[in-house]
Amino acid sequence: MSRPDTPVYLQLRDRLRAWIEAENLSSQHRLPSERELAQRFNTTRVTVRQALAQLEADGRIFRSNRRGWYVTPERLRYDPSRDVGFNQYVTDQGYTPRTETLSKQLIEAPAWLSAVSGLEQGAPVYQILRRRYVDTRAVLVEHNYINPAHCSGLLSENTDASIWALFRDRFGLHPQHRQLEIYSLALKQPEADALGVSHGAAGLYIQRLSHDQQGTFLELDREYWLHDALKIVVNVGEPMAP
Amino acid sequence: MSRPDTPVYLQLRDRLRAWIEAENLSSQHRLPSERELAQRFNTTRVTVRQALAQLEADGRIFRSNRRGWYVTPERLRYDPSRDVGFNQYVTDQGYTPRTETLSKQLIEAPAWLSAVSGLEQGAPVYQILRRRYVDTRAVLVEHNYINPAHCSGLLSENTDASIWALFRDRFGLHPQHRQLEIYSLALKQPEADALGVSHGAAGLYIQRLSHDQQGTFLELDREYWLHDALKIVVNVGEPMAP
DNA sequence: AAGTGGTCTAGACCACGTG
DNA sequence: ACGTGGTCTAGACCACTTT
Repeated sequence: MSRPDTPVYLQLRDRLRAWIEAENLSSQHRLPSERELAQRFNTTRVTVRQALAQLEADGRIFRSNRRGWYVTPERLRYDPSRDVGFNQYVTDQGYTPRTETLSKQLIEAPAWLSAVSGLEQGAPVYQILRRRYVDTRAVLVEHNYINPAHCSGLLSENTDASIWALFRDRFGLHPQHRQLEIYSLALKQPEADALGVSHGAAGLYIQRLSHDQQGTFLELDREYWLHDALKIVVNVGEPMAP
Repeated sequence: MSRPDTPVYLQLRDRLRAWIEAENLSSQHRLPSERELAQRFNTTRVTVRQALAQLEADGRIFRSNRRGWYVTPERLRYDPSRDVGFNQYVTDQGYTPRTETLSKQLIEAPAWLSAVSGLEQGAPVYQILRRRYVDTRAVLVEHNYINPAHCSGLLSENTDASIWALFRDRFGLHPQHRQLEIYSLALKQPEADALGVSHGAAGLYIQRLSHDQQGTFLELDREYWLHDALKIVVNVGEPMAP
């Protein structure tokens, strides 16, 4: 089927992929150790790790630091343009969400935030840092920067649930305009550590900038996701006629 | 500054990154060869390649098959929700676009297309396969599936420019609803080969499903991008008040 | 023909997670 | 204490690109 000169690591990748698809079912299943795979396929760990890196890049397996390689769960479908919270997405798709608020404080708007938000530099801004889980796997860290003008006292609320729900129900705020930025990157020190992956692991960055109907800055949200944890689904334009 | 036990490949990554940022500006600049870097930093090619892979994952350098490593150009900003063609995006941002139509034909809708589009299985569909460049670098391959009901004769037109412009100007078609799907993946055989990268290179997948105001399927677009070539920017909701 | 990245071997020691 | 992945060495040959 495949040419005889196919590199060993690609053959191994394909055999592992087939094995995962055939044998296996449940996510979070652990693969044999690298040494065992090397022995079983009569090659070295370097080559085994090339094959594993391919499957990792494709989002089929992920590594848990010095514990082993595991089969990746299904991607979470996620629409960053909608006013629906993370917890509800996860629950609707049959998983168990969890959110940890890592820190929340009032800061002075740094220059970069001023540039994108229109706030004056040094103006007070709520900063909230959260880590979110699907089942037991940490899949994203999130930095929220919020204009306190319209939601004074927000930091006293419970921020482990949806901030948008707080906006809506507690403060009567309704973002009218949003700009999304999405691109892939390598996760750096703080985010990688918070997600329990190594520096340079593949990630997906989502930034959401929200204003109200008067054009006043409401919130900037910067999310760092594991690259294999989500599939973005966005609906734009008029809804279809019934 | 950094702890003395920082791995060699991370030190090397940081030194290379600093060197790229300081010394160098122009994209497409070639790095020293792996062997030369190994010698200069008194280490081995394996370690050098770990450092290079980190910079590649971060989108700062890319490899050209057996020619060397090069500094990545700036990301193209791209809004897949707007009726603006690729060529115009590229031109507006100061680059030179190029599009090659690799194939175009009339096919029968396969089962998977029927499932997402609502077309009957086996119904006639135009299929267009294109490769697109920013300057001299191939950055994406694109599969278009188009409902011929409203644009008969499309395959006789020049498809190296914008298909949406053809929809609008030649056929009077205006997509009213679109669903976008975006996620990262590893590029597989046909797409990787078409882009001149190796199997398993990191990519970004964008799918765009368009209907007209009656809910009739117009077009399905599946784009496979090099992961470092673009930054998605989407505006949703009401535009800001002036 | 020379140089490059692509692939691969056969080891080694270390840091960390788990029993 | 043991097994795991994380890091690293010092080579080798090959396929391909460029000169």
